[in-house]
Amino acid sequence: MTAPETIETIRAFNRFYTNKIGVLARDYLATPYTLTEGRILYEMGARERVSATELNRDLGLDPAYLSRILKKFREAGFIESEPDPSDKRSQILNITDKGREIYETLGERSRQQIADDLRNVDETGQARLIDAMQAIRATLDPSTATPPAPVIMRPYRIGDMGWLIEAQATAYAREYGLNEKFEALVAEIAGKFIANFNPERERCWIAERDGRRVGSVLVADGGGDTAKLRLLYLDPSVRGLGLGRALVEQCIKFSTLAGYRKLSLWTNDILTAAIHIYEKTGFKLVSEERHAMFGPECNGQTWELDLAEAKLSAA
Amino acid sequence: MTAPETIETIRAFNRFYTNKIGVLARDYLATPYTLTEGRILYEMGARERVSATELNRDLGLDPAYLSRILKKFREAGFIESEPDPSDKRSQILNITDKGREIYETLGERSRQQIADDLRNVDETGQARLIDAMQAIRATLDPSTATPPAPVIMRPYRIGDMGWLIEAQATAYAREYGLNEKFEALVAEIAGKFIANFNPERERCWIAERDGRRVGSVLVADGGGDTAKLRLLYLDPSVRGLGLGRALVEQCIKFSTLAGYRKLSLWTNDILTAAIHIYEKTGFKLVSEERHAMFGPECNGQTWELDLAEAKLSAA
DNA sequence: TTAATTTATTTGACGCAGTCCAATAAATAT
DNA sequence: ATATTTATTGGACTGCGTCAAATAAATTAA
Repeated sequence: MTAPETIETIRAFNRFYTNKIGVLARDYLATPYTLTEGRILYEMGARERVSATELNRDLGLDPAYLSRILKKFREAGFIESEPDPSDKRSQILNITDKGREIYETLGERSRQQIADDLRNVDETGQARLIDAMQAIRATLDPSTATPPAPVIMRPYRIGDMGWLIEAQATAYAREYGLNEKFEALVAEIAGKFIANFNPERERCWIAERDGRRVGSVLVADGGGDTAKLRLLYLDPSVRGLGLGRALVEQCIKFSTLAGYRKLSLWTNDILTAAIHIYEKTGFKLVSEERHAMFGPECNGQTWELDLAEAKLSAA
Repeated sequence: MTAPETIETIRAFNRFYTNKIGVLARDYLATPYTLTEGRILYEMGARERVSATELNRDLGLDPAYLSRILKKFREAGFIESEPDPSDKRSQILNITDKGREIYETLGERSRQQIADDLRNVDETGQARLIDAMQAIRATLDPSTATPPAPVIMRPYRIGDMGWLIEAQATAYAREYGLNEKFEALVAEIAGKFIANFNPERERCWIAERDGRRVGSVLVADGGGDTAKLRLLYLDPSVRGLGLGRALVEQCIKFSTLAGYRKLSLWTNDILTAAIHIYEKTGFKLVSEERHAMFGPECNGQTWELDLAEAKLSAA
């Protein structure tokens, strides 16, 4: 079921963009071509060796119409066609140098026009815009959207802690019903970590995809020869990709190199996915206590990893 | 100057939505009307008493073309027109009951179609979608976007602190070059506040517009008869609307009712806008000390307000 | 293998959406 | 009072895009 306001917002947006494309189509980029013709030329310039059928499927045109346009292009010398050797009904289209010239011109004007449109949009506005456009495409048609970018790991930047706190608090509230005391705890841990940060002995990683933060973990000095793994979090969108394990292994590696002998962490039994990762990476449960600090009753657990042992088994 | 990738992303989105509107236009909603005719009927149903000129300006159509369509609608009995008494060249258009019926049908089908499109989009996806659509409209054409919704103030909800920390840390890093120690401080304050929250004596307000958080302030128990105002923050988009003052006044009112005799706060001289608000609402600077806790040197300032006095002057 | 069906493309025929120009009439400026 | 601008309309026409039918190759069924 979809909320009526959602639908009305979408209708309004459709009207808005219909207008936008309408003015775009009118005397298309000051060339003698139609918007449709432009699209076809674009597709042929962007890919190589398209077949007419493919083109048709992707653009959803009438085959007769497409055929006519292709004929026109062929006569104008923009494209060449040769029958597909594997299926002689079909033909492979190729753009000629002359056609590519037009393609470039069209592209240039299109870019120019967009740059004009953006003249009054500041940098954050532009960022918001492309973000929003990506979001719409990804939501409405996951297949055409840009393929999932690789996840990268980078060090802390300002704002990351706030993100982490919000993401973790809302996710665990939604998923496990944890209350605001959990957000408070995360905030305090994150705050203390940054306030007392020791770059030699501590580290924070933020996993990012497409400029969007999707995961985190940090290693804090636990005193003595013990490091503490804290605030491991994965956005729902990247769960099940092995990213959690990669983050934890990152922590193990760093802790070992930093000279710690033990890596310890505190978690709760309800977070089964995380616990699974800890088990897999060699952590052992050392103690457990029942509590209801965050609303629902659960077992707080302390897990530890002997880094010397881990090093051996990894070798 | 606009980044090339930005432009390419926008071009890709335009192609994407051109397709979308293309399939929308094809046999428009299974009615004998064109998409353009549908738009015109929509505009006449949505507003009352439009003039043809207005319609024309808003939809960007050829006047002759519009005239023809209106004639058709008039003959079909969908609309009536009377000359505008104030300008007899112009005519005022009004939709008839019969026309409204068609209008409703079209709306119904349009809604139905969108609901179908959304069948495979989950709730967060839908939220992301409408957010993105609003963002695009607001960015590309601030005037047509929904008028700025009223700002509402509501109590704390889970995730608010994380938001506040990120927003404040990134904004002040950008604007004043404050470093990560500032984010750490904000996180610790926010964390402690929630951890020790006393609903009788403490309060947190989040200012929200259109479901988007745009401001915050909180009152914490400072011990004895002193309340502390903390973490006043306004998103750049709502600065200069008097919202900051409203938030501070909210705090003063609450502190007074809660029985405090003094409201105190700590801030920094570089935050001139905030300081201006404190002055206006009656706070007095009581002490000042130079520090570089957050990178750049500045003056930390303690301001205080005598609540008894404030009450008198307000009365 | 042949016959029947499906698929890729093309052509003929054509409607009608949308454009351009000029005309009319009222309003506004000079 | 005259000239210019603005709102609307009709005539005339272009060509976008559609529908149906034809052709030829590929695929499936018999």
